[in-house]
Amino acid sequence: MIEVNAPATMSDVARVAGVSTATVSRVVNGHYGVSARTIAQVRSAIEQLGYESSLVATSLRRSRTNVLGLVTHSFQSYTAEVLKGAMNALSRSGFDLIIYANSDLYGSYSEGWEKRHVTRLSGTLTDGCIVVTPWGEVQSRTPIVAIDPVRGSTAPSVTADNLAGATTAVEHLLGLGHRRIGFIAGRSSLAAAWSREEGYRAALRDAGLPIDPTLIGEGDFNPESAVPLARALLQRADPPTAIFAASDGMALKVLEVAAQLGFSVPGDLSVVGFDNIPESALTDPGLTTVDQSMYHLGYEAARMLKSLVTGEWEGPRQVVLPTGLVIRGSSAPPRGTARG
Amino acid sequence: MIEVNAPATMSDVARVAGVSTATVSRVVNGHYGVSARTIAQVRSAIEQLGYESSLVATSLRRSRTNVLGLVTHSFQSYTAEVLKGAMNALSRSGFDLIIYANSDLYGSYSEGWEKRHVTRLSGTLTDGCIVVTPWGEVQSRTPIVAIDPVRGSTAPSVTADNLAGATTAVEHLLGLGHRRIGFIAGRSSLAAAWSREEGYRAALRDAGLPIDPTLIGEGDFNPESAVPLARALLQRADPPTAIFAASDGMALKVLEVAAQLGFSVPGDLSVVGFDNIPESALTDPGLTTVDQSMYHLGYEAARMLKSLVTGEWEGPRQVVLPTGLVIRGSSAPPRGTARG
DNA sequence: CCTGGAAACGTAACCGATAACGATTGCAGT
DNA sequence: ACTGCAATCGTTATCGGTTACGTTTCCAGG
Repeated sequence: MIEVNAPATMSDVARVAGVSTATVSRVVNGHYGVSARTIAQVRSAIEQLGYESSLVATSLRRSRTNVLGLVTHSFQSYTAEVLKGAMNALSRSGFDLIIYANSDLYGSYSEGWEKRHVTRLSGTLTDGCIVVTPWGEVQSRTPIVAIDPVRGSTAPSVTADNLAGATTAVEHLLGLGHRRIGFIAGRSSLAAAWSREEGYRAALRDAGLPIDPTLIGEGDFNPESAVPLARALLQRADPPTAIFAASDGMALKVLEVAAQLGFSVPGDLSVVGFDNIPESALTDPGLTTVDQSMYHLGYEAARMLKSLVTGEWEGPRQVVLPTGLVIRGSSAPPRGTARG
Repeated sequence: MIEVNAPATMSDVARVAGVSTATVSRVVNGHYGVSARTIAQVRSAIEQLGYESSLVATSLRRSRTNVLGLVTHSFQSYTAEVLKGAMNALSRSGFDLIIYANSDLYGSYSEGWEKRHVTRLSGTLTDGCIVVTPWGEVQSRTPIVAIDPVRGSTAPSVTADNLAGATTAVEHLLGLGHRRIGFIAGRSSLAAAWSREEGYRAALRDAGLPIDPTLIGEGDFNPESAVPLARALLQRADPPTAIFAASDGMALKVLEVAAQLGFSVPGDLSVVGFDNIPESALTDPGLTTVDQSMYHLGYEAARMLKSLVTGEWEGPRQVVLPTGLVIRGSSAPPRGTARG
């Protein structure tokens, strides 16, 4: 009587086929040294029992598992884009992808969460990991590629050209005639946030304008963090005529706050974001923003990690992808500006 | 000399602490029978080596792993919502979540992909799995919860009240005065798609209207599949005055096609979708749609799976969540209708 | 018929952790 | 000092595979 309740193991197959587990393994993995007749028997037994090799057992024994890991601390809409890109980069490459998320620290901050997750996986399950927007430096025996790494990291990473993107965005506002431009920053430990703030400062500096620290709010990429900051900026006696937010999520919150406070966009206030998430194209007015394709970041990260694992990576270990300015309705010349 | 390149194993810790691996295991898992002094030694060794237990080895040996799996064949924007819901349901529950995606069959159809994935995981790695929009019936030794299951399945599942939602949507259009209402269906093997079509038919039937099969297009939930169908419906000599699409993704494509063909919405054509994805709130005009919170589907599925695993599930094994009609700008009375 | 060697297959160690079980230690009671 | 029982800790089998290595089979060549 065949046990239907428990999943078939390799020794089940071996027993049914009348061979040893070693032979079954050889058949499954296509190794040399098995007669055609035996192969047929084993395949038949596999078919009959519906056998599938256990990912865990295989991973434990093998050095290479052909599984890549992706670790993220939360699922935002951009996370789905990263996943799509990574999946497509891995399509038909022989590598599978595992996304691991520890629910015990979901959403909340926890020192070194990436390291803990990566270590748990990399010992055996995965050949390497992609870490999305880490909070700290991560090390591992197996290769790691960071998307939006921490500042100063020399580890392999993929990131957008945040400096150039932010500079272009602020230059766009300056070109429209804005002179008082607020900035809402991202998590300062991330290189991306730092570069975007640098771009903001650089554009003002190059235009010969002073940098007013009171116009800079310390956000953390969490959309909600922008709400009090935007409110503070707009309720000043001398509110800025434009606000540049370090992420679209925060910029969308700026739009909400502006509407609540009776500011019309772009009449009273221009708003520019960074990321170009899908929602930004669909607001009214549309959000002017810097396009960084999370899809491509995920794609490149996966491509790079795969090559690092197989040891055939040739390119630079720190990839910077170009950005583009997407001009929509949320940015316009400040009120009272004479057209040239 | 300490080996820094390889990850520390339990026997490394045991060696440094001068105890056996069994004792280390007892310390790690908080079992009874270890002296305070030994615990301190072991903890110190763990700290020193940066040891993290291997998920794989633990999974292989233990019967319970406290890891739940989620299997999906592609990552759409709604997938991120499901993941968010599942993560929050598992928050601080002691269960972790692993999403497994096989790159070899990503995006493309493959008979029994869910079964293959689930079997690979459920033997050892996971205590149970959530399967998102399966293409076929899935069985496993460990519990499985399907989100939007196949038709006729009696396995545990979570789904929205698709029948009532679709009926309400079409009644809304009928109430506005529409009489020729096109429908773009979803993948017919899914219970969700079938129920939505049933709702469409039921609403027409109850209104005493005939059902015109030529007004029904066979889509498959893939947004692109709606493009030729919408084009066909709108290029007829007698196009419908309204189109109800079985998903927002397809409905948004209908909006695009309508714009291309010079139809104004809602002037020439009303469009209603199903799902209420974020993008639907932000189009111009906004998409009238049936709200089914993928977040809640993910949340309930995870909650149910967790309880099934721990054996404390009390409720029904087939959960149906209510839907709500969200009326936005894309639906209005047909042109030439006299207001009451 | 005998030998050699390659092909085919089995045996067993092993990956890292867990847990049943056995062995040792320490201390109270006599 | 000796016994007895906990408390503590080590030994070992085991999870499901993989693979180095050893053994058997089989056929060609002498």
